[in-house]
Amino acid sequence: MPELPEVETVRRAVARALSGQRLTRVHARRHDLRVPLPRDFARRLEGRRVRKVARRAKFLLVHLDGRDVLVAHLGMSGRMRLFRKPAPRAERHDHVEIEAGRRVLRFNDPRRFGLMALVPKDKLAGHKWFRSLGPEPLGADFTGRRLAERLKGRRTSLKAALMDQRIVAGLGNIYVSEAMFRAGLSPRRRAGSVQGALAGKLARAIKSVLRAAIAAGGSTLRDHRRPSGEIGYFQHRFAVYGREGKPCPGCTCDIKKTGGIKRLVQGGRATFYCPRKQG
DNA sequence: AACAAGACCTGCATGC
DNA sequence: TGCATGCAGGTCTTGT
Repeated sequence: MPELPEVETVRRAVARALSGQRLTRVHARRHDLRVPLPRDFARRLEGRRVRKVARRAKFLLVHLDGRDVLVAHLGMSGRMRLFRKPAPRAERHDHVEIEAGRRVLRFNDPRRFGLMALVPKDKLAGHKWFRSLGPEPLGADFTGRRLAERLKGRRTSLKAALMDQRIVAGLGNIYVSEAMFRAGLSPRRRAGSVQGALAGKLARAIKSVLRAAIAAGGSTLRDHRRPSGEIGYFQHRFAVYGREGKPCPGCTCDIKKTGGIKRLVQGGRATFYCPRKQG
């Protein structure tokens, strides 16, 4: 489910609730997540104080005093929910519960593609999850030039390249389609051919769609909820994603003649695009 | 090295 | 209604 804007929405809520708090009680209801939780997971967290809550790509990083960083990934169906004590009864697929003062944070993940892990601070940068990640698209150093460098020589499709976390970190199926639409680039185009001004246009499109989505609280299709339980609203602003056969925004052509937005499958994943605007 | 395809796990929408 | 099927926003591994 969650791509960069959804994880960022979660990060902000968790940061507000937990920054400066001490973790008073940690309970793992099941240990067999995608990456099995260590036996001493709870013990290593209890008593630690939260320094800051950060994000890298789609990973949430809870920096603590002491040795470890709590790393979380929401996979496809993961959710973080925040409650005030007394928290309601735990639900099915609530795998981990963390109490901090009068707050309770619960990690719920039906499909168990998500993970929680403890990584020692000094091992974080070199860890396999982080060492080969591409640039943060909302960072100041993510420019057209930087993107062009990373796409150069790639013979795969632009769609597949933008899904690759080593090229740009944090995009997923939804925002890749939306960004290519904003940039007017075909998903089938050879990735390495996007250079110069086109790469600049694409970098700006990626930034603009991510910023707009974060401002809307992310997109709620099935799974994503903000930790407060509120939904996100960006799904109402999709130009192409999930809109096969519908007109794209600002389109003046006759939908009966053009067929509207097209869906195609690339690498087993659906891609949505407007053939007229994304030649 | 780059790339494609399959695996992982569960829930839900769809169609019969 | 019940059942089978296919599909879902991500990442990792394997094989070419």
